[in-house]
Amino acid sequence: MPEPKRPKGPLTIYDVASRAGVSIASVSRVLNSQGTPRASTRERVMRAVTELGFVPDGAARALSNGLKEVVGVVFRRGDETHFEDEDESLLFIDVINRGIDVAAQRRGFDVLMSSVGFNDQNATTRISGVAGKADGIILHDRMLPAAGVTRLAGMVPIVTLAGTPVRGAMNVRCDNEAGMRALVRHLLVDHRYQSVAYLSGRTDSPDNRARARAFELEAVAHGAEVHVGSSWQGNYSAAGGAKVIDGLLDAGEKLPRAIVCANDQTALGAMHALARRGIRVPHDVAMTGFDDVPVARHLHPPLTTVRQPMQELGATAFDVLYSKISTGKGDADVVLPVQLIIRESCGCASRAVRAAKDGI
Amino acid sequence: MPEPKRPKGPLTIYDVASRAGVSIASVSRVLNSQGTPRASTRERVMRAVTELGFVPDGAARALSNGLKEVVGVVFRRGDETHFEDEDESLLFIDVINRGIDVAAQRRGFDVLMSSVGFNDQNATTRISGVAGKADGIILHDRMLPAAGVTRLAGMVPIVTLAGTPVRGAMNVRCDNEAGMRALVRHLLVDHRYQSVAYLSGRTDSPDNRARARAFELEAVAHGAEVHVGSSWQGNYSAAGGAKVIDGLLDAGEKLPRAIVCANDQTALGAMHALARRGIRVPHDVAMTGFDDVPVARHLHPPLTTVRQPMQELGATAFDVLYSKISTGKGDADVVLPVQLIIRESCGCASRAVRAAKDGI
DNA sequence: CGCTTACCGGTAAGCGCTTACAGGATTATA
DNA sequence: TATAATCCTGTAAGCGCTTACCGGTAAGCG
Repeated sequence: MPEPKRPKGPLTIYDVASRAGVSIASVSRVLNSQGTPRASTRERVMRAVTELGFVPDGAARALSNGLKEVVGVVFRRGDETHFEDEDESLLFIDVINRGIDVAAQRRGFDVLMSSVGFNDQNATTRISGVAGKADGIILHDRMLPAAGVTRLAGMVPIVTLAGTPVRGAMNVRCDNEAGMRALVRHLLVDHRYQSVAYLSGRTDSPDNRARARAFELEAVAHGAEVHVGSSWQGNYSAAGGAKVIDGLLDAGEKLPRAIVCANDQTALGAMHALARRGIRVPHDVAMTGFDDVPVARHLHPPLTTVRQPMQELGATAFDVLYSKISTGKGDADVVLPVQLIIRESCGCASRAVRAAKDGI
Repeated sequence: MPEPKRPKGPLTIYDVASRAGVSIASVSRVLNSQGTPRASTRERVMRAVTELGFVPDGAARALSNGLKEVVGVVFRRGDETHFEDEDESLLFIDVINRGIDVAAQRRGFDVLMSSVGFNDQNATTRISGVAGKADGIILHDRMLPAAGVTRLAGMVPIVTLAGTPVRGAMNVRCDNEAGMRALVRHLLVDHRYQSVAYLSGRTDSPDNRARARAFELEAVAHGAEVHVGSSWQGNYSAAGGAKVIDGLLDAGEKLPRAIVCANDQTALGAMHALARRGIRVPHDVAMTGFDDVPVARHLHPPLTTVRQPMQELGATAFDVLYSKISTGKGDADVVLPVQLIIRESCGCASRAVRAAKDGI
């Protein structure tokens, strides 16, 4: 069959030009809608382009006009150590990334993703690699120590997510404090629970630190008995949450009336552990999460949590970065509001539950 | 504070060269470990690089040596119409993408993601854009009609996922037939159910067509009463699955003993709909999925399904593409094996359930 | 100690595309 | 019909990096 002959590697703008009988400049102009090419010229170029199936080379384009139209996104991924439930811990990140992607599309940008293993030593190398291929990068939480971020920020516009603002880089995060305060108030005031614990996330996470601090402040302010400390130290993962519960129970500890988890994943694991021991949520122990990942509403019971506008978080990160890339200026620290989502794991009865009770 | 002066835009290799007192060629050689630079030269370059915080420009590099070290991945995303459960339908794609990402890292490639709206008219434009920025692209199912794929394949190496092989492009998919046969056999032979239905996915999906065909063949071969057809037409989404069940029940139809869903999402939605009507799974109706997305095991009851090696699917897609990019040759169609995962929604009792029974 | 053989490192030529600049063609004006 | 004003279009100069090629220096040998 008549394969269109392709003599030397991929086509270039020269091939199109000679096929259309015009100069490369004209081809470029038609392709980019610059200037006012004559109708006939325009048409000949377009025809040549479609006949040849020409796709302009992004690298050359980028090199020439100094814009790659690519944002890099770097995040952590679980390594070989792969707990069953861990799959889902990616959800949080994935949703944010989706937000970035959507916002990027609006500007004609594409998203270059790069995950870094948890114990990957040369995270810096990988990040630099991405930085070189993008106009700017978005770093998820805990990707790089502050100094590293600042250094890199000298070369490429950087937006960090959900951490503490770092000199040189811009930052986008959620209002952890307000969310945690609302959550604790609901537990202590609305439900009148007397004792609460904070099942912590990784200690090196600014998000976790902010939540822990807000938790303690608010709980103490309401005069509750608060449980915190090393025996309540999780790591944001379901496995971590389960381990804490198992450890406490094995040690014969009495659980508090309510457990506030650092994130939904942790709550998921903790609830599994509780279920294995026959402890009922929320009847025996109330449980709450943070993030409102999509599965949260499918847990049993549905998880009361604080919703972070994750997609918006990503979109905002891109927008901030874009403004920096195109105008040179960008907000140094933007804080997005969160929302308390009351389901059943805190002890509130859902419509469905009430209906069942009424019915029988 | 002494900000390192950055006179004109970002640094280039020239800045590094002059700072180190060597030529740009030497800088390049050191950075790429080419040739055998003298130790002193190497060291001076390295020092200049770190002092300046230099990150080489990916576009220039790509243009120069004809390799971008980027694979494009294009997939569909739900549009504005955003059903609650739909969040999770992304899981399947996300896991595959993770596989691509991991495989890509091994070769020093990064992944350029681009999602396309379901009713996006200029999908072709978007895909071309990605193609121009990558060395090759991976297309998820149902991204482009066959002709479009073939045409694009003339310009860029392409791997399609989970569809039917297309001329010019390479393809990677799972063994739908074998999985469906095993599933149906389990339902009809092991459980001795007499009637089964296939709750279909989108009709334009080759995967769905393959599953539907295998389902019918096998079910008929075992003499079961099979329910298929327009009233069983879903669309791969949870909402779609729920709508089919609701429609059937509203019409007063009697459900078959077992329902085989086109994918896990559909099963999730169908199970919700059933639960709302007080119909018990698997006691009244057995239910199965396909894919084994991570949530499948957390459903109530845990979902019996067919596991596609999703991560491996992605990794294989990359490997095939990589081989095409680097050697010019690649397998035209690779088929990966699937695995029947028996949980409880089919009527099998789990260990936990059995234990509970024994205990009480 | 002079000449060959190695080795390094610098110079310069692109990679494919955009765009300032200038020249040729076209149309308007007298 | 000559001349000026307008448009288009082509030429060529980079964008930042890699690398072939070649000259210079140091080391090896008789």
